[in-house]
Amino acid sequence: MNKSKVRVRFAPSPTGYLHLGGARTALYNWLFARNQGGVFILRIEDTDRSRLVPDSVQDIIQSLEWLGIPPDEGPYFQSERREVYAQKAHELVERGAAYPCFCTPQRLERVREERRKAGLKIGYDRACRNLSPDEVKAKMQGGQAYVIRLRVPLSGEIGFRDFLRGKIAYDARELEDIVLLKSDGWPTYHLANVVDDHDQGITHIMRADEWIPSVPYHILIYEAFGWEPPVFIHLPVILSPDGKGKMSKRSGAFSIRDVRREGYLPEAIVNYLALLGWSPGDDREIMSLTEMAEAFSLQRLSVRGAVFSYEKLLWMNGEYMRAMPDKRLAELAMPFFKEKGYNDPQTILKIIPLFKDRAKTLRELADISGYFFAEPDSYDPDGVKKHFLRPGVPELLRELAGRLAGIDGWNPQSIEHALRELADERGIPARDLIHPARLALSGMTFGPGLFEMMAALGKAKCLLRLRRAAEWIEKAEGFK
RNA sequence: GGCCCCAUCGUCUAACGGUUAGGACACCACUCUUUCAAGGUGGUGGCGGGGGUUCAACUCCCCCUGGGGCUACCA
Repeated sequence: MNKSKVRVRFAPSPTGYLHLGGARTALYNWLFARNQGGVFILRIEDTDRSRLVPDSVQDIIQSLEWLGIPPDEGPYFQSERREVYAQKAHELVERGAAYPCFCTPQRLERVREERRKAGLKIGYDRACRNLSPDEVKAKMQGGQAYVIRLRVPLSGEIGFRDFLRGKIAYDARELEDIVLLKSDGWPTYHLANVVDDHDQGITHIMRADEWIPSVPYHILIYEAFGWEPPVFIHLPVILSPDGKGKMSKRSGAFSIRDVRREGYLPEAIVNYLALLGWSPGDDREIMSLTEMAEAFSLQRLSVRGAVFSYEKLLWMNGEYMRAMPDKRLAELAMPFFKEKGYNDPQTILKIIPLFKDRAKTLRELADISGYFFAEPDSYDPDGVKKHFLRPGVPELLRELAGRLAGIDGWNPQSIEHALRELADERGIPARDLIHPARLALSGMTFGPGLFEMMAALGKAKCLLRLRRAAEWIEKAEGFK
């Protein structure tokens, strides 16, 4: 038996930006291709012209690129193969596996409604299924619009094997004569998808399990053409963190571009997504794409719907940030600093070591380090109460500034020495000096170690801010 | 409603007839410490229910319940 090379595809429709769910599907296909030495194909299923979102194709391609899982082949566009599908649809008619239907949308809607009320399973009454060749010819010559429908057997069982779930079978009486070719000449998903999977030599279809109910139709199409169906692998859907249910556009930042803007790293996203429905079989969690590709196997895919958790993604993102070299982290964080108006690569690089353990996203990194680029515009109110509004604090801060002004060298050690010396002389714990100083310098009650922070901030700014805070306190309400 | 899929800590998962049911996130302690993180140590917490099969069920089968998906000339 000659084993054909694995060819898998990710086949989104360009109706929106790439979602985390879609990204995971793409990722699994990519991992499987890498693992098998196969080919990962991108196919854009753009047959519904009414739902196209202009820049979504671009977004999908860029997002895959950014995640590090670009296609080996494609993108192929279904819109460029319109005639192929039309021709295939008519071939099915000739083979007796499909038929033209002249019913108007209005009629279909009416019939569907009636039949639903009557408790019938199938919405279409198959009115055109048995038109005589003469009737068909007459209607066509009369220029009547028509669709082409699949001629589904009226009884029997249509089953297939899902790689993860085993046999799935449908009673033909539950199935409808679905539309293959629309009256505007464009194919529906069912036709185009099957034709392309065949023409592009797809060996494994790995996609979300919401497609399971459409597989029996596809089986019928494969059979009608005499084609061998590929292996079906239906992935569980990703559930939204809040109300459960399929993850949707609303209810948070769910597109790749959104999480990118939030300051997540592609390595973390891809790693987290991979673990949402797959496990390597051991206790490893932090894994690179290469490691995951090596460990990937279809057998270890899960069939349970997984709830997406931002908490764990956040943790993982923090892991990747901490493990990243400062220089690279600085580069990646640059846009987030720029966005806040801080365009100072030198300073950014300098403060990365102070903050990388404290931020879980690039955005957070920029958010909590603003006082390195601008004077603190306010002091934390709780901090003020706790550390500022106490007798002697202004004087203490001024004295500290004075001492620091005179020290030799400006480094964490020399700063610490001066501060502790002052505390000793006054007979107070160092923290009674440290906390007010931190608040004076950063406006915050938390942050990096004070001495490292001061060293990075620079002498001039430190002295200025200490004195400024002393003044501020004296004028503050509640200070006596 | 009909059809289909799924069911282990709150969440993601390991287990593939015999384990004190393991790991991770989150949470709680303790530790480190100038704060906040990060780190270290420890802990709380789970097999949805009922029937079978078997010497033995988290593991296999059935039913119930619960969750999810599909039900368009959308994908």
